[in-house]
Amino acid sequence: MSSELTRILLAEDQGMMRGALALLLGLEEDMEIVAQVGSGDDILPQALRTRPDIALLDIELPGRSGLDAAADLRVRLPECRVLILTTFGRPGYLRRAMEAGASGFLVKDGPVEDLAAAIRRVLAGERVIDPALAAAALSAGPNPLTQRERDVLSAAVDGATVVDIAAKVHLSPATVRNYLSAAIGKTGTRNRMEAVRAARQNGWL
Amino acid sequence: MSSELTRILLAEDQGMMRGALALLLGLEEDMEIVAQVGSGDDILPQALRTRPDIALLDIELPGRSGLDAAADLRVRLPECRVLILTTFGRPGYLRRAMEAGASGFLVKDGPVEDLAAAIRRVLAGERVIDPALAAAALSAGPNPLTQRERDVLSAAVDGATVVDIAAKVHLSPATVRNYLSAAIGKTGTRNRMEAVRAARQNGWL
DNA sequence: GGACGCCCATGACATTTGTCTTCCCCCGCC
DNA sequence: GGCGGGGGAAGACAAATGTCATGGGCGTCC
Repeated sequence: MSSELTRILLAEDQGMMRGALALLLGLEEDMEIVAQVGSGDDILPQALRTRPDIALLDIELPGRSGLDAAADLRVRLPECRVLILTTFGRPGYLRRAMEAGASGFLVKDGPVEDLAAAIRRVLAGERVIDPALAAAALSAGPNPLTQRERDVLSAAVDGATVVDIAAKVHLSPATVRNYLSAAIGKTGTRNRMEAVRAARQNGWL
Repeated sequence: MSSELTRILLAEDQGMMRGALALLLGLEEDMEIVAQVGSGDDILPQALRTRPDIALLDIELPGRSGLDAAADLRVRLPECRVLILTTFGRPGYLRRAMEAGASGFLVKDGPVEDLAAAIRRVLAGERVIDPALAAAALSAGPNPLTQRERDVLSAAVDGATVVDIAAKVHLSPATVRNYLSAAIGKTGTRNRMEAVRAARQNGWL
């Protein structure tokens, strides 16, 4: 009877990965994929429609990010557990995931068997987090960048010049340079490219 | 009897993806995974040991790239077909894959069903290439960057300064700036960050 | 042999970037 | 009212970056 199957929502942008995971989990006796989405914007609507027990969310999605969607679910569908499934084990991601109320955080590097196991553990009320990653997240400390610094740094990816950034963020070029300088200082780097890289690495963007 | 099963080598660095695809293909009646590797350096040795009919290769792998490995296989195991399976449908990648003797080029965006279908078509002697991608590769033209320009640009990723690059490539700082300038000119961009991005985008690195 | 293209290197120059100091305005707080 | 603090802006300055012209060496192709 269907009430015994755990209902799963799967959000993942890469079609092949999504399909493969869906097929895989479909093979498990006690699981059922009730929704597959490839965009972050579809997560909440589909979740509200299909009422899954657990949502498997990638972080980097077109549209709304998986972390934002996790926060949405926390509010609008609190009985639905969230398991973040991501390529990048970035400390800041893990931190934000926990703050958004996720019950687990899994990187795609591990073996597939981990996935079903993690789902079962989350359903049982456990929190699933890679210990090494948790340590890294704690030792890295919280995000040192202010909102504006993040804005400016985000706008600085892929080579925008100071005036470009200024236009994008509606600030004076002089101010932009000040924020960039601050971000460079806080990340302990030597220029904006390194700063962007460091911030990305830590999941601070 | 085992001689009727197509023998497959699977090279993919992301553990979960690799495992999922392996399980999936294992479900097909006529296919058999004879080797799974997560590093580009393992491809050739494993292929020589297990003699697959077809190798499924990701491009961006630790160690030797999938494209390099494809070239290796062409020489050392010519009866083994190569199907490139990649996240990024970059024109330059496709071009290089064809030059390396690949029989097919598949992006991971599509549905999983495409994979088994592509394998069968390749085995049947067809070439499998996404038509839109082929058009893009042709319209983009060949890689305009010289070897040195590529070297310098590659060394310039993630914010290395001119002296850093010079040290890495064993060139004079002044020369490095010349090459960077040339690369910026050829890519039609305004600075090295944009040049790196553009070159990456096109698969010219 | 000459033309061409790539490689490597310099020097000069204009522009952009990164740093620091100072200033104004607004808000919250004692 | 006085006092700080943060956001935004500006100016001045040094350092890094991007451009250009020039020159030499080397290999290939006509």
